[in-house]
Amino acid sequence: MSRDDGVPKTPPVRSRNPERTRAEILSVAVREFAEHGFHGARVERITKAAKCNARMIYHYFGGKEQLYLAVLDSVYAAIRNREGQLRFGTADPGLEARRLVEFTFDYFSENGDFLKLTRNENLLNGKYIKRSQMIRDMSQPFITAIGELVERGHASGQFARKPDPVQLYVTVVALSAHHLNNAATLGTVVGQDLTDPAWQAERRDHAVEVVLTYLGVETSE
Amino acid sequence: MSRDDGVPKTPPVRSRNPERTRAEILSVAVREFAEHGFHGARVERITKAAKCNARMIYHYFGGKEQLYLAVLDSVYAAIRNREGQLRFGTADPGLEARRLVEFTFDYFSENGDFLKLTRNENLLNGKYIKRSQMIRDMSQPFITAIGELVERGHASGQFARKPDPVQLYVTVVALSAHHLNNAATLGTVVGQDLTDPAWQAERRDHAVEVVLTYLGVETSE
DNA sequence: TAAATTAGTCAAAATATTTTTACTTAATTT
DNA sequence: AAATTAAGTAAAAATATTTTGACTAATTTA
Repeated sequence: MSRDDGVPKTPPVRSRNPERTRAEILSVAVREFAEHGFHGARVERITKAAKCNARMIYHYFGGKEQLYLAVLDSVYAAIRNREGQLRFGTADPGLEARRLVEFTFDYFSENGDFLKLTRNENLLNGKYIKRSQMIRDMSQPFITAIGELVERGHASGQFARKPDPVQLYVTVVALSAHHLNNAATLGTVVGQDLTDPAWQAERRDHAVEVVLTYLGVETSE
Repeated sequence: MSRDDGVPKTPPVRSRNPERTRAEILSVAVREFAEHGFHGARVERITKAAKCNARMIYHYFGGKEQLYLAVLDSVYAAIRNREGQLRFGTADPGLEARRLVEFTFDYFSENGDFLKLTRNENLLNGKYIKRSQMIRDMSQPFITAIGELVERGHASGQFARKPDPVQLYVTVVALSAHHLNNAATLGTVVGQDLTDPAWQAERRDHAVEVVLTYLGVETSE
């Protein structure tokens, strides 16, 4: 048998890669905080999934709180970035209104972590989002764009109503998000599986119809 | 001066009142779980607010989890009870549709803990609500009543559309709840205070208008 | 290439949180 | 009114969770 008294087991050869490690921690943390919320999230689970040591979280981010903050910033940057690509102002207002609903609906549907993170952040009363000036600034343009869309649609006579842009935006988001945010409780209450893709497809049509009907836009039959 | 060496300080005279203590713990726990969620809730804070000892939670409920379960059941029983008082089926369908939106909107607005608790329960993926057969059973009748309302409204020609009752219900709830559930993040994004009563009054009108317009009911101007 | 820096490991300390044990006494029952 | 039961207290044990200290080695820089 081999003897290696005094000699501790060979330390595994580690490749060093700061960017990769940092990015990996952040990406894993998005999932962990989305899935369990701030209080439910476990530092240990993050390190295991990121195949690194707890010490690294303190090394790269400073602690659990700061990591959470970095996570928030990163997901808001992602959605605002995609919204920016919509480039409203050129096409038919009725079509653009439809695109607004469809984009919002699909983004939430495809990027589940975003809603889960905001749901938790609201549980915390916005404790952390309030600290982020960046998020505030990034969001301004989109609301403005919706205001201009309403303006154009109404001026052209295509929209029967001229709602407050913020109310319209909140409605679009509500119709696109509530069934995802509350799939578990609502699903139990109505006795249906709201996570079923078929259910969600039906929901999408419904959301579009509600918004376009409200605006008074002809929904092509 | 009085001497009482060896004698530990006089234990305060306690009145005993099982019902009151149990009820007090439950009521305080509703607030605590609503405010902080399951993981964020602290047994110690509950005992302090209920002016009792941690031991009592184990005595009356069995533990933190069982207490949370009791809290869930109690708030669902409360809302289903109030809904039952709506007694649909007698008045004008257009008016009843309006009453449905207004009731839902107002209930959420006035009973903040309900939405906060469901928000957290959804964060936990419905782990606990799924265990409660009672909640499932209580909810059935209300969905049925909405189905009948749609049926009547459509048959009488008053509703232009005949939407799926579940979709309609989810929409009503979404329009009534989303701005409350997400006041912190949405408020930051749109740069307005969604908790302001004036804002919420505007929201109420908007929600009613969206739903009635969708149904094709004349909204009296 | 020697020195400095930074990525990374391991284990334990510090903290926070829930749960239980052991006990006291008020209320209820026999 | 003695015996029993249940409400209540205090304190500490058990557990869970985050954070830090002390160290090792890979990479970069002078």
